[in-house]
Amino acid sequence: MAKNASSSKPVAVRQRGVTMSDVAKHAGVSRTAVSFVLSNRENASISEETRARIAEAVQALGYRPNAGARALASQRSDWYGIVTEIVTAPFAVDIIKGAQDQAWLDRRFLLIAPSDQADALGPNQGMEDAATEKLLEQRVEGLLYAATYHRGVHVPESANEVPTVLINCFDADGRLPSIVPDERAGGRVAVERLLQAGHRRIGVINLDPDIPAAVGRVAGAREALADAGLELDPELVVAGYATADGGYDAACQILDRYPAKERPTALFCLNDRMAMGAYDAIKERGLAIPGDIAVIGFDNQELIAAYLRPKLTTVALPFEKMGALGVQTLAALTAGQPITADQQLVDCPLLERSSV
Amino acid sequence: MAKNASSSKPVAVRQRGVTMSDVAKHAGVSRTAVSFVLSNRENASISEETRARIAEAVQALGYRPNAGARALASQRSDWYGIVTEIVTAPFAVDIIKGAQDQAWLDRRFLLIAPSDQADALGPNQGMEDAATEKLLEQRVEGLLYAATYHRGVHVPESANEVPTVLINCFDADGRLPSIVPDERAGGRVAVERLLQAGHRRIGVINLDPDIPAAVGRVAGAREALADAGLELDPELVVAGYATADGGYDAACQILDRYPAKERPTALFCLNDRMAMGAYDAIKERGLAIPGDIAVIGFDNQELIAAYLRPKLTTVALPFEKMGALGVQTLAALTAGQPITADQQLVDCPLLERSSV
DNA sequence: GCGGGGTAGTAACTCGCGTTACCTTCAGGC
DNA sequence: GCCTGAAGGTAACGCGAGTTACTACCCCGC
Repeated sequence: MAKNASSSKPVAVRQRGVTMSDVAKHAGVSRTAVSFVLSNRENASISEETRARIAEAVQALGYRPNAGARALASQRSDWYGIVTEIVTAPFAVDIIKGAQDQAWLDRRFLLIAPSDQADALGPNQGMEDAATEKLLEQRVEGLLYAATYHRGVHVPESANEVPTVLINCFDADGRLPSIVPDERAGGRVAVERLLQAGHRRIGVINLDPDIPAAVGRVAGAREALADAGLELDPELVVAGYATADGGYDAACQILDRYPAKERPTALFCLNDRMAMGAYDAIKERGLAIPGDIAVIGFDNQELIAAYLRPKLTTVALPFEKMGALGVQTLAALTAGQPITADQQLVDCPLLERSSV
Repeated sequence: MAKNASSSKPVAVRQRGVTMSDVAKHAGVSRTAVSFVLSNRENASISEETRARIAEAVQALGYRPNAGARALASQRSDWYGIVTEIVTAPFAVDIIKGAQDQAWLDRRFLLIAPSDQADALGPNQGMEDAATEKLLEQRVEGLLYAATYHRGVHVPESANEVPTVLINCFDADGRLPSIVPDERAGGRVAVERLLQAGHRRIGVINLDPDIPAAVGRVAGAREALADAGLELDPELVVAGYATADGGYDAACQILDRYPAKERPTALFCLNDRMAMGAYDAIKERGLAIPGDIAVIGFDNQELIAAYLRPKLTTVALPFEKMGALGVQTLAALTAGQPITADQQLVDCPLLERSSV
């Protein structure tokens, strides 16, 4: 509207809008020359002197390229999109951080589109579809889908139009490359640590046994025990809600079931929140951590693990690395490289603190 | 490159790229007509029948507008940018959530640019400047700066080119509108709650006394006491590191300094992490919460406050609302409305749980 | 039968930039 | 004296839309 103000005041010409043409005029060359210099085309023949003049003009005028126009003309956008419920439920926010950092390194922009967790990545995906659509309107060159917790998801149809990578979740139909934590190895490393500390009788505070995290972690625990010639006593595996209260209840059950001599000397809690509750149960009974009962967690939720007293030894979910890997994988895909693996497992490192 | 494949295979015409012209052709009208219909111009005269034909063509072809082209032509982008260290240090991630949600409601896109906390919003702002510059290249119509904790900041020069709003921080030079929590009212409400529960002798576990959060919250506490005819006993105010350990140490000092009779019956912890440590100190001494000692926190870090046992009564930092308000303020500014207030204070509501 | 005024729609220009094709100048070789 | 080739550029088109100015048609009243 109102290019030359027929309205009232003769406002300053136009605050924004130093274009390449302006730079060209200032430098006394053609716009094409400016374009060549700015996009650093080696094969174009522009004398050093002209280059310098142009650079000086850019400086003088405070020229700033218009990313949209550039994308339009060059038919590429330098943007990836990520649609995620993490913004809503920030448990796994480090995925975004990892992805952002990697994108930034690659000189790319990450458009973050939120999705409600309510219907997120599930069968009825109102917001999902809208978000995906919006991102495609921005002409993103690739899509990431990230979930707060490891699970199977359904991705909107339109995601098929550009390369797509799943982070911390996997495609129920198995079509899309995905990046997930190596839960099994994580469970193994946790129990190995307890075994190494001399514990033979180990209680497990389990999540909902059906979710991928639980399946993997328990399987890993079983493997570690088997390697030591031990078996996982089903009686010592107690499931509970994935909260501090759930952990408290489960820990009480395990601790109170046996006389002191037969009581497990260590608890493997499948997440840190439950470990937080287990701490309470243990302390209430006058037992010391790790003296009487060692505790090991999972997830490495800093706010809990680093602040519990004693600090909680736990297995970290490699969120940040997963985010970065997601962007890298996407970069490979958009560059036309074939997918190396359908599902990439990322290591869950053990973080030693003071509870074992 | 390679528009019509001189390379090898005659690939499908072009996966992406149904344009308005295609739609127009399919509907048997001019591109202009399509544009008019899609942008819903009421004054344009297009018959209902033609409108329907166009809508049908859009459907049939799966047309998706090109946001970049639209922005270029219309000279407006529908984008706001937010540069923030929150991605790096996700303490205040709800600011992003609030801003995202509000932006989404307003049909706008929020470009999130990360900034290292190391030099974030401080005097030497490498990443800051780069992020701001990148956002301006995208032609964002407004900028938000968000900090993880309430403090004064310096904003890059170039931010002056578009409307700018600060969230959870304020401009050291006082030029930019900002949105910050009402720390003072928060401190007041916390102590009022303790007074109402009958406590007269209240210990305060303080942060670094110089930061805005501490100044405000303590001032508010003092006010509440004054209203009740009491004074804040300087001996009962102990500062510590803003961690669980810091809270533990401070709580020990306060609790051990007096014989049981003179001991404070309530602790106001200026953040939840310190409250977490205070819990330990109290429990260690065989005291009950809230029976012997009531505890009230600040910040409402869900992961702590909702999972401590007993659950922590605390004052919430209204991050989400601040984010939303930031976007709203920006919307007002970009719409040309004058700024109503330099600094908007947002209420910190009391969250009753079980520790008082 | 002619002007006026609405209705329905289109041609053409623009936004800022990438890119291809072409043009000029000058030096060197035969 | 003519041709060739490189250096140093420029004109012009296209990307996908928004927007303005203008045309063509029809109905109505006088």
